[in-house]
Amino acid sequence: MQRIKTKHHEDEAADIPTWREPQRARGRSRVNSILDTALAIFTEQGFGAATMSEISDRSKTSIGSLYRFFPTKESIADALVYRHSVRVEEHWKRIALRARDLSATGLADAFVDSALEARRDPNLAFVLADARGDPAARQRRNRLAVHALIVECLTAATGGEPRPEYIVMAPILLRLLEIVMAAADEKQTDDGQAVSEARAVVRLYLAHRLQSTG
Amino acid sequence: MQRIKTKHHEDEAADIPTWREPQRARGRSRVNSILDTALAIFTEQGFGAATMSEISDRSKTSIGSLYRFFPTKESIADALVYRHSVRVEEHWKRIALRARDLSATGLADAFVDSALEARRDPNLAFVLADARGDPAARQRRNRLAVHALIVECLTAATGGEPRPEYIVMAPILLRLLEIVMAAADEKQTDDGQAVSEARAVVRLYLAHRLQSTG
Amino acid sequence: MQRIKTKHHEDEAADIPTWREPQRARGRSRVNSILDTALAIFTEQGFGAATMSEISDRSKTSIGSLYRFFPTKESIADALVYRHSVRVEEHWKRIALRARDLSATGLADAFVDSALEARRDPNLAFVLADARGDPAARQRRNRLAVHALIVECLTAATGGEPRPEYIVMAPILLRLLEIVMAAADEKQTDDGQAVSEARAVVRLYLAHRLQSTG
Amino acid sequence: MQRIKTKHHEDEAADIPTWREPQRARGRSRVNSILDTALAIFTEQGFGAATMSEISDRSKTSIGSLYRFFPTKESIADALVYRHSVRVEEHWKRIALRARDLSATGLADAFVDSALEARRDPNLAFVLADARGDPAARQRRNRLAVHALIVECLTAATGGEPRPEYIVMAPILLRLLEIVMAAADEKQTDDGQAVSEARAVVRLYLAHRLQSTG
DNA sequence: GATGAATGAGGATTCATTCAT
DNA sequence: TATGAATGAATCCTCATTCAT
Repeated sequence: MQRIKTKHHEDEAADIPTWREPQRARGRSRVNSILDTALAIFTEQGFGAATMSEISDRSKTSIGSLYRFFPTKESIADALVYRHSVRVEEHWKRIALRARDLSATGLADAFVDSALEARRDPNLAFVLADARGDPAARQRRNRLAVHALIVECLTAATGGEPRPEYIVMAPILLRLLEIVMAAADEKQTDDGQAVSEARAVVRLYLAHRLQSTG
Repeated sequence: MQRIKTKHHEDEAADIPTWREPQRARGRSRVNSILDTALAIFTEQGFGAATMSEISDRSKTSIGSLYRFFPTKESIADALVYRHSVRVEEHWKRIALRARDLSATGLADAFVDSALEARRDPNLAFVLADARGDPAARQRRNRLAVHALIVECLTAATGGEPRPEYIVMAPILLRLLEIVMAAADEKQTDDGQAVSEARAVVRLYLAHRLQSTG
Repeated sequence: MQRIKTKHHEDEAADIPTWREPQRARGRSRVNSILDTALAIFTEQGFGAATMSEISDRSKTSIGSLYRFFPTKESIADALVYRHSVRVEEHWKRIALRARDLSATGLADAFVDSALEARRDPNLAFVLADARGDPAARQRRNRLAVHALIVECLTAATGGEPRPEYIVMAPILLRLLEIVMAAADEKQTDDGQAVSEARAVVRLYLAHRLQSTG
Repeated sequence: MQRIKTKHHEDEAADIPTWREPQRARGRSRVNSILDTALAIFTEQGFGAATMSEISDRSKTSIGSLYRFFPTKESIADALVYRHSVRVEEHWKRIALRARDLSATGLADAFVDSALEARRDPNLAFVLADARGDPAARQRRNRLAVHALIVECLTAATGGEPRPEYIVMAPILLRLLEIVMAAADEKQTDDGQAVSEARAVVRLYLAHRLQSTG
């Protein structure tokens, strides 16, 4: 009867049910397949229109078991956000490792390339539009975590000196990379021109900002 | 008995019911207040979670009348997209008029300022995430219309000579301006630094691109 | 504000609203066209599924005017039953006139032929299945009236002597004629054999009964 | 997940959902009690006026369970028609077994007696007047099946020789037996005279037809 | 008198969640 | 622990009827 990952907001009752981490490997993979299915269905139909029974059907989990892992539909959204945030954080940590002493253009390319590589996950904020309540807040917090990691990358690339303007740059950079991903989605239409243009913007921005502050 | 604004897709039956334009002035203002209410509720709760009865309650329209104007929840999304696209188009036409012979920086500022000014409407694409079916397609089409208008602005600003790269620039610029609007939403947190940084990116991009091609 | 055709049951409040007889010729024909339309729609969709607005649309009567003539949907059923009963009664009166001194077979044929001739009206009892409350009762009363007229026919045909068994024969004969009409509906399938067989039954019955009692 | 009794018309998509057969005994009896309740309500109020919630209330089935078994109101009509057709067919098969070498009058009485005995089920065609779509078609098909069984009875009674006229007689006989049942409903009024008269017609018809062809 | 917009009670249906097996 | 039948609140939507114009 262990509940983990309970939320800790200042503004929320602490006992809102969240998902339950399975003990055994089989459970772990079951949970992941549920999350994959749920993400697919949320993406297709939106959070509000998705039904627990379709998630249970398509993930081949009986509705009873589904509810054992995820006591509410919102809890699936929560778990999805959490899983995503973990992946994203790992992703940025990996970049941070490689960022040391990269040139501005090199760093821009590192950012863009890994954005392109990571693109397969749909935009969760978008997909979970109406998972009422917290996912939104949670997403915001995740964003902050990512900002910190971007600051870390910038710091690493410029020789370890953290500069205050990096804090302003981080959200902008993150959004620029979202443009890159959106551009990649249109690749089929314009044969990659959009992506190169987006990449050019990132390069331009970093070149300009890192030089002018260096 | 009059149905207007029926969709015209190549790939869809032409008679999907959309919303009905009211005959009288009273109806017109009623429709607008419904749309405002619906937009608020969609924004708060997401399209899927919003209910027709809450829309009817909060807009003080009887549920029957609501359904007279908007026979389905989707039709409200459609109307919202349409209304938004009209406003956006007017907005860009106004900019295009002022764009003649503006410097790169001047044009950037014109873009940014009117983006900030227009910001009050939430991002419809986001809000209507799961209004199934066409709103998505429709949004895409609207985007194309806006791209054309941006190309027009760029053309006007650079002395009337249309250049092929403007077509690649338009979607990027539009997204950069979305960053500006998102930054403005965070004004309370960072006292406007995000907005200036975003503005700087737009200036940088236009300065770079218009120079290097001129 | 004159209301006519108000019901007079022992078991019902006397002021249930029924239909209103129009004063002018134009109104009269309007009412008839409404009734024709309503009958068609009731036949197609059943009383319960029929809607006042479809009746108003297809009869080209504004919904307001429709309600001026028929204050409830039930009142249309009532009027239909009434109109039908008048027609049926006239029909049987005509037969009664011709019945004098007809042979048993001749009378049978007269019955059958006029049943076939009158067949165009759908079976109201069937069509109005769920016009709650009175139409059913009313239909039963109409049936009794028709029974009386059949008795009259039988009496006339056998020289004016009323016989008690005619009262038993009447409902049977009426139902036999309904078989004739049903058989006629299947004409397309069996090329009229069903009708001749049904006619044979009527002849057989009358021949048997009128002989054996004469 | 198992769907049975799916319709098989030539002119219809084959996967229109009909009712679902329950797995367990408890469900089976539940379904039957739903059908009994529904039949009562349809009879009282007509198909169109009947409501799912009244069916659920009076059969003490929660509305959700009702919908698990019968996903639409029409599906209840379908199931009712099906159950009725099964019963009717069994009924006629039983008669066919007893029909061997019965006299014309004996056969007539066998027909009449079992019609009287089976009378409890209301006339479904009438009750389901406006269950749109197939129940009508289905009823017609059931009728044909019964015709075949009547032909079998006639054949058995006349020594096993099938005669072409039996095919014409069958629908007439079926309708005559419906008269018998209708007459039985009026027993309270006329103390059974109507039934005897109806029986007499059946006897007369069979005596006449079987003799004249034998 | 005619019109059709407005009303809201009421109906069919869905689906998150529970719980007996 | 796993299953899926059962539950009923809540949703979308319709339509008979009224009433302002």
